[in-house]
Amino acid sequence: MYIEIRHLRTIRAIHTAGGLARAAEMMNMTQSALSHQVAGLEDQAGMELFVRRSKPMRLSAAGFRMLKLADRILPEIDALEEEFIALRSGKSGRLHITLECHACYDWLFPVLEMFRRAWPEVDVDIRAGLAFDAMPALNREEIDLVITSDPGSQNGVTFNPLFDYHPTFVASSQNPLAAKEFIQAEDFRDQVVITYPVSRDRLDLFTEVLTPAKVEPRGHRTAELTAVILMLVGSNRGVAVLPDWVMREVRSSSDYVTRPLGPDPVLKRMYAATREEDSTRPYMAHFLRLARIEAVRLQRG
Amino acid sequence: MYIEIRHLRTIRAIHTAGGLARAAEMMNMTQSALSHQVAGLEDQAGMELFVRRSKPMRLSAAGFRMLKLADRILPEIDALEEEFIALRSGKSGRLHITLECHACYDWLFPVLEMFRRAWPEVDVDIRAGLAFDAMPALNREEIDLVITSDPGSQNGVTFNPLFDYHPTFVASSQNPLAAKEFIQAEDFRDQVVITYPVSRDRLDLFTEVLTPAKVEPRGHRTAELTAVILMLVGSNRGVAVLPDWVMREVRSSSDYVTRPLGPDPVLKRMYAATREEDSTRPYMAHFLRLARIEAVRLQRG
DNA sequence: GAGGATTATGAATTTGTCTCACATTGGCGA
DNA sequence: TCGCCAATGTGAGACAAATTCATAATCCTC
Repeated sequence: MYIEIRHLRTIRAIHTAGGLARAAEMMNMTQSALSHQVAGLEDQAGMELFVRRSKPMRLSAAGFRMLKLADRILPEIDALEEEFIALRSGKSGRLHITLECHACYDWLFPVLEMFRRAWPEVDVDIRAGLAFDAMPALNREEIDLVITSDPGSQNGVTFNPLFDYHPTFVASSQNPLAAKEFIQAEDFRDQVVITYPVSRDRLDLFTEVLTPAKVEPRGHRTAELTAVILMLVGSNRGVAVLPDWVMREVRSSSDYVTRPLGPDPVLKRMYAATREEDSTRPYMAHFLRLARIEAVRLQRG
Repeated sequence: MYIEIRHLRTIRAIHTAGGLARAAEMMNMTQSALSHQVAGLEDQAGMELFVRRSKPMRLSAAGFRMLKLADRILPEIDALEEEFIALRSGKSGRLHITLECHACYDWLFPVLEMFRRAWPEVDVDIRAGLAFDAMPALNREEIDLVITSDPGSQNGVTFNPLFDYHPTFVASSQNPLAAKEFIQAEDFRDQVVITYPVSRDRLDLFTEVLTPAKVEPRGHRTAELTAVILMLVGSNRGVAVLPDWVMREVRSSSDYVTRPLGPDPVLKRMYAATREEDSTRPYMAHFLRLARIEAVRLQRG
């Protein structure tokens, strides 16, 4: 038996119009077409959906049951169709984000908060856990935006610059290295470094400093949260390298010292990677604008 | 744009099968047919529902939204189809009842309770408020069973006898009429009668006694519930005529007297009216059997 | 019981969906 | 990077289904 949406619409129309002829007019069809359709439907259902003893035909018990289904389902169908229209006109859409930059959560949340207010119909989400293979996932449309500092030249992907930052050394003011003007790879040999729990090729400390110089630190421990890393650094359990803007609160504290990675400080750039065809969408453009504004605000402290 | 059930099934199949070719096999169609179908659907939706950048094609954001709809709707459709199968096989159905006999509620409830246990899939209901025009409503399949004592010879309607009863006079033992052997129309001239709040032509007291004899009682008040009528009678605020079996508890009380309407007591018969085609349905037959059994039990007291 | 309104029916037509055959594309290993 | 395999797309024709037109049958009302 094959119930179709068309059938549900027919059932509902005949009920509300109070008769087949009126319903036919309402649906822009001939009365004959509806008659055939009802006949076919009853044939499939194997029972009468309408009572014909009285003249404008009325729903039978079974027909009523089907009407109830129609009343539940048709609004949902219509809602989806409207959603698609909104999608086409660019009001609606999806923005699932993955971060390759662990420190960026703090910065992202206020951006998302502003964004949600402006684009309530866009389905916003942060997808954790697949940061390792973010670019293929972006291509496969599993996610829609990747925050990354590595602008590999994927085709079909646009890398929108967000802000520049210096990976910056931070240590307790008790640490001997506090005496130095800038910090170099060799300086880490006697230090315990504290990083986010991700692979070394996604940590500025390693990619920019230690790995090129082939230096291995004395120890290495990890922490999930920026606040925890800073706490450990503050109690001199280790040193860390973080984006400069993360240290905005710490810089004014006498417990910490921050130093450039020298002698020539590296400047890195953070990007939002999107699919090319998405970068023109209004809500996507708006998100990028918001992101840059918030970045500037954070840089200033 | 015309979403169809078929489309929802397709979306779901492609998602679970993880590809168009596999889905086609699952749905017993050629891969080509599905390709055409998806193309048509995307054409109507005005956007891509699948991502083709990677090879086994995957749902896009919009496609995912549609999948969610499918997961909500398809089970409901399937449930209805199973319901129809149950309906055809006679396990399921509708039993909406109207009572023309106000006193019968007390008797009906235990019957319905037993019935519901035996036929859980039958949609049982008591429809009050349209008792006035019950027979046309029965014909129009708005209701399925009418409890009535008036077997008009409607064509297409079966009147199944349930039980016989005597409309019986009941009064306070303080009432002067308590001295009489039986009660006649003239006896009501000095009495206040208490009845259910329905028109006179549906009250045994009037149809069988007062109206034929053209006697008007001294007063007439009404009460909804049998228990209230008996209470009023007990405190000698009036007299009533009720089916004998209603008085089973009252008869043994010294506060009340019950008397036949004489000299030749009327015997009336209660019927369950059903549509002819329904009377063969197994659940309907079972209901009637239960009803008769319960009636006998009540008669015995 | 005549007339208008409502539904049903049959044949022809239109529309839509499927299959078949083959082209195209992307993924992957040599 | 070439070439193969697997997956998807395309076009034409076959087939099925839905619709329309014309008209018949039915019910309802006055």
